[in-house]
Amino acid sequence: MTRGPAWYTLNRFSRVTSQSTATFCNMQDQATRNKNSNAREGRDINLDLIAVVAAVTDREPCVLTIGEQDALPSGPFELSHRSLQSGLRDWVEQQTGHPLGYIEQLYTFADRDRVEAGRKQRNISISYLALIRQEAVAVSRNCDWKSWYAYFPWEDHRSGAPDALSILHRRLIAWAKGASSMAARRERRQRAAIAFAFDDRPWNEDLTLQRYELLFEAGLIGEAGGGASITLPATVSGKPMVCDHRRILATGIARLRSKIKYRPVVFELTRPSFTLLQLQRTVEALAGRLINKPNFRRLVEQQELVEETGETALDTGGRPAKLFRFRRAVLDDSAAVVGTKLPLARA
Amino acid sequence: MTRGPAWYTLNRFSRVTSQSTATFCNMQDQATRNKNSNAREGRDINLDLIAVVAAVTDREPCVLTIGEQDALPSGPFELSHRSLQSGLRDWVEQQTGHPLGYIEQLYTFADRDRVEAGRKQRNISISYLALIRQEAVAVSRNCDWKSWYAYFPWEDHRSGAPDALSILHRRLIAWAKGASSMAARRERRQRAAIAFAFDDRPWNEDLTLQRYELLFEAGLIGEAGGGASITLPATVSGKPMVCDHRRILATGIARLRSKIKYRPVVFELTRPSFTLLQLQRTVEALAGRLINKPNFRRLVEQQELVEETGETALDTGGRPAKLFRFRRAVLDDSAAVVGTKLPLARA
DNA sequence: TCAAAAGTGTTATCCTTACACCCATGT
DNA sequence: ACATGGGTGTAAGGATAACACTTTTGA
Repeated sequence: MTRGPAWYTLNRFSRVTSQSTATFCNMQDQATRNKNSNAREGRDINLDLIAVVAAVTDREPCVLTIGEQDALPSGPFELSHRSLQSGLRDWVEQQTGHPLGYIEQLYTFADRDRVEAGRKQRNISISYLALIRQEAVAVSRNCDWKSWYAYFPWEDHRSGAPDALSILHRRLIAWAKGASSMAARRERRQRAAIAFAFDDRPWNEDLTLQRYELLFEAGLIGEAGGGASITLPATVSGKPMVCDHRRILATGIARLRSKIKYRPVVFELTRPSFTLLQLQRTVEALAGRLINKPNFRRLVEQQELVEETGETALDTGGRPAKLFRFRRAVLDDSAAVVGTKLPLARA
Repeated sequence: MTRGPAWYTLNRFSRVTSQSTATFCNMQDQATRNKNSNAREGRDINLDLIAVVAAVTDREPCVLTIGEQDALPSGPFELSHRSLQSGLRDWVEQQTGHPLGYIEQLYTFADRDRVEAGRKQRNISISYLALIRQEAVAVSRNCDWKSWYAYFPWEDHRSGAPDALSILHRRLIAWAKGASSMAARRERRQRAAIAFAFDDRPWNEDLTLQRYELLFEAGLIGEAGGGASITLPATVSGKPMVCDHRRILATGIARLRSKIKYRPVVFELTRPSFTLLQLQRTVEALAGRLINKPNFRRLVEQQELVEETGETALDTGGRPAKLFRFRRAVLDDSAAVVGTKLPLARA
């Protein structure tokens, strides 16, 4: 992070103020030509595309990273790109060899001002969430699949509350106590209590981003330039990523965790045919929580999300299981549209 | 639209391919200086900020428009802006005199390539949804508040299904029949049936964007350059807006309609104190649907969203009503966090 | 036979929905 | 008196949560 830029950082400007040593050399190919010419012509707003590419393999939720350090695939938006999405597809495929399937936009943000070669620079990043099917997951050049929970150890509750959580708990309490005013102390304490389920509150897996931001604010996050005041082992505070990539990953995880509850996106991650337990394990991996088997099955079947293929899986380690496939019809179906939540008058 | 640019279009590049006559003259002030210099230096990606500013006045949901034609407030992102959001605030306040309260990002999109003065141009727009309290609504220079339903007459179901809907229904059926293949006909018919509630399906107010896109695809939308094949009166197909602003407005409406169901954002639109019926009318205006009074009250009170002020309103036209205020505490409260929807194992 | 996973029911509880009804004020 | 809106109660139905139990395979 503080060393010279690795190969992948050549394609993008860094987003953290402290790292201003980025240089331009040895660019890869056609796609980067415009970038260089833009820089020469004095363009002062850079537009980056950046992807959280998720998959679930062997019951573990993974994210696609590139380079030796931990970075998300990204690259500048070029005039040669037909659209933002196709630009993103180009970059990810070029950097990792993985063609993307499902894509959705996450968020667009600008970093703080930065001076680059005596000129004010502004970096805008448009982030996306992409999903890749299990069978398409492969390790290719320069890229790697890493478990989400290497970066967020406190997020995996499938085997009960993780050890990291109790340590962070103590640190957060101390941080809350350290606020200057009484009101600020209460407010910190309150926020931490909700996000991290203090005092027998229920754990809410959707609050991944809030938790990351709280930890960052509390100086418990080890990103270079993040101003962490306390150094914790990576098994507690998680592996850092380049720039603010871990924040973007947290955004993607939060989005996916909440989305699986009202849209059938899980099926963008599964094989074409699967057992109900495999499906359940996939959801559990994403949510970081265990699910009640009978109720899960009822939920899936009553919503008519799946249909039997007629075949059975024998390698289950127990009784053979029926195989199912996703009923693609639900995508065009009113079933995909969820309930209203408003107490409407006379239906 | 096809005439020369109005005063407000000077601040931004047009997004529609057919309109390539934008010129630069008579710029307003400091904020536009950078823009000009950028253009001179050959910058080829333009970054615009654009706002859907919503309010509810007198039971009618409104959007803030500027200029003689129907346009949303917008302007280029500048190096002088501290952040994307503050840039947006600057533009809206400058163009309309309204300071913004609640803001959330909607979507970022790029239009198709366009040639501007012999150079390829790309416009990126970052759109936001902003909410303004009822008491802060005022008409100031160059701007106007217009009802949502002037642009989307088919979206207001408070007095039953609007007349526009049955006309559009017939047109959509005809459009579906006009597809080349059997499969395409079925698919069109299916999409229209869900979005527009054919065949006794339930109306879903959240599908505002899908409906607009369907109508656009079917050539029933009268935007200049939109390639509308059929001309319908504005009371049926709604008032057109400049460029793709109506699409952005549809995005904002859809977001707000779905958001009121899981976050207490309505209170960003109400006066500090209100009766429960006033609150209900506000929600009804946004949703375009009538709500059951007793059930609505129960919902609001059991979620502890409000507390009594102790005062009563006498100008209700009937029995005096208790006044309530929003319990700001719920924002920091676990109550603001909604249920899980996953059938978790052993709580 | 046992472990492991596949499946099926059953119950209690909560939430939503749909109504019916009474109360207080101005005209 | 009655119109208008304020405000309360209740009963039916559906979804959810919790848990108990049977079935089928491989080792």
